[in-house]
Amino acid sequence: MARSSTRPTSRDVALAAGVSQAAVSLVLGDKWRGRVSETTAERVRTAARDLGYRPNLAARHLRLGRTRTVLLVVPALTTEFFAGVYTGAARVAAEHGFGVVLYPSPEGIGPARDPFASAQAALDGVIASSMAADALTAIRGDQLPLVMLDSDPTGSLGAATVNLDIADGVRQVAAHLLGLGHRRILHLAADVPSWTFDVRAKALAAHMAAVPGTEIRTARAPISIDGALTATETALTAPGPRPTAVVCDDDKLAAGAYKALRRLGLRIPDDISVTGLDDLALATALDPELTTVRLDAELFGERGMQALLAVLDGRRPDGGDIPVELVVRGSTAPPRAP
Amino acid sequence: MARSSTRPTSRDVALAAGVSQAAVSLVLGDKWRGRVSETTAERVRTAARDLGYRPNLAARHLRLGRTRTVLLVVPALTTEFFAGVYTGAARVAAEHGFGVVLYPSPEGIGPARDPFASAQAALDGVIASSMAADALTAIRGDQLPLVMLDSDPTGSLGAATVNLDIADGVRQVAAHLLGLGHRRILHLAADVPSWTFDVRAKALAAHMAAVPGTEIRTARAPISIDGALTATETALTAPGPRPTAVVCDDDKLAAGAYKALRRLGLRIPDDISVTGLDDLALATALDPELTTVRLDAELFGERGMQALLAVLDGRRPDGGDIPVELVVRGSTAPPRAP
DNA sequence: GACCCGAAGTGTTACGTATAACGTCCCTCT
DNA sequence: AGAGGGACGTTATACGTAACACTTCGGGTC
Repeated sequence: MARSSTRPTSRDVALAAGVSQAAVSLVLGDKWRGRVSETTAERVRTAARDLGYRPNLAARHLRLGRTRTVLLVVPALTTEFFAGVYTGAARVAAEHGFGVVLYPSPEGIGPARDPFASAQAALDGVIASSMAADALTAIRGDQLPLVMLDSDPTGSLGAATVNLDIADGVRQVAAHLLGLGHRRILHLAADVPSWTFDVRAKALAAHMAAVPGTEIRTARAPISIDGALTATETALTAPGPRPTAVVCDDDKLAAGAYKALRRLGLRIPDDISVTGLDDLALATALDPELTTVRLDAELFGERGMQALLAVLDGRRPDGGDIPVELVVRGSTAPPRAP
Repeated sequence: MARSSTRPTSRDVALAAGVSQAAVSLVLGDKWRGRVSETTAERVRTAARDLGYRPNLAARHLRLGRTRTVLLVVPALTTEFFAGVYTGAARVAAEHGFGVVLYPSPEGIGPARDPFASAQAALDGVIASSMAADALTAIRGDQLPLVMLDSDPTGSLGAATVNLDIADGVRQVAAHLLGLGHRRILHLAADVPSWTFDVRAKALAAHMAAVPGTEIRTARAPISIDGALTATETALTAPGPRPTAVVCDDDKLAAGAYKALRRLGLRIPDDISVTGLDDLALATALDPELTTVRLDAELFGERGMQALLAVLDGRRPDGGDIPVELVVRGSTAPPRAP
């Protein structure tokens, strides 16, 4: 009988089953066809079960050099978007026998340049979502296979990228508003240096410019309800003709815009239209419900993991942005006649 | 020169510095005072830096049997509450040289009974937040040190528990509403079997019962905006005198209640008061802003990690629930005269 | 001069696993 | 009858690290 004070090892199982440790490894590693008899294999399996044997992962990792674990780095967990990304990634990973460790990139915790000091797991690869470029260099320094989500495909240090077609989403928003008759737009932009927000600004400018007589005013705010509130209030109390619609970089900013508009006595959508981007639960909690762009976070995570698995396999990941969809709700309407 | 195709090991560093591997281990493990001269130590350090040496964690874990990594199991990442718990836990962990791996307990991914198959890291301990009891048995089977957050202190299989004083929060809500004059309450309860929600119901019942002439009606809803919407709508269109306030088990349910009340043509707080619990960003995005109970998620995570560190140290974790605070906003007011 | 002691290291081992290389039998083919 | 080859295993080894036990050497003590 093995000591109960410590976890049983494959050798304990071997002892119990009356075979060698190697046989245990073969049977439990499912590599025994033609090497061990069915009856012996069964004896090993029952012994393992009886002892409650669970392989020591550290030993396995040391031996194999691979961990079948990947790291998902996300900027924050303050919206359910990244929860969806994780869910999708973890599902695909599980289908391939991989595990996913989640690493919310800290703002105050430890050195952000070294995710691995904090998530001490040994890793086979990394998926980084919406990360700034300087964080990447540390990751690249480790030569780990890397997939970037929501990042500049041309500036990702050669790493594979997977993106949502956010530019198209913004185009759909612009087309929707232009179609309703809006010409003066306030762009409530996230005050965060990131490719994903640059894309929004560029796409909005490009599609508005196609129609003569349009005008974009830009307000910048940190991604928080209060930040968006003050930025919107300032922008709308500035002199000049008032915009008839507010295009927000994401739903959270839109929630702040709602508050600012209420405070200014403007009614949505009668006096002014508002759009968001993400389609969080928040979007339907607002009154009126928010017209926004739905992002399929789970699919995003799945595609990201598939890309990483491809890289680990030495294959080229398939390209192609993930389509997004405009969801029209109650926060947009034609502008009032001036 | 070591091969550049593979990561340098401590032996490579030893070779480069002209010392033994044991000396490298001593120096880099900071256990060399009185065993290695300062000049030699410095030579080892520069060699390690030049080669870009990073210790192999799998080997270290195998040797030491500990990983300085703990697992934080949370039910979901769909609210920022658990992001705060993680942040607090990770901060305390980092101060003690520990890392935290986050494991969102899946609903569809892999076997929920075996978190470790998915988060394949080897672990020193586990913090489980708001988990159902059956998930615990699997964890306990591994004999890992365990701390439970937000769980029944008397039924946690002997594990240490850390709790927010939610009962007191509910008491504050009840006192607030009773003080305003409310007597008929609708309790919008989460339709999830969990200690944390049982506590709410019991505390509410207990404190309402202290005042004669009070009445609690209960509606159960899954924790989603839509679920809360339909549950609230049904409850309020039932026969009998209408409640004058809705006490919600959390802010998300409150958001659903808002929608139901709007749909029924009831105005908040003039026709009916609403309270939440959590104080998410959502609470201030609602119109009117939600009266709710503020939970200090980060402190919760900190205390949880401190408790786990205590257990790992063989000490007894300090007890004491974390106080919570009622935040009165615009969603509560005295009931209208009948 | 014999003795001890601390400084400064080195040699060796073990952690638990996966697998390459190596033995037996025993059955079958020629 | 001898060779060949599957079926069924076992033995031995390496992964990279930390730590125990040991060696060497110069100087101080009585």
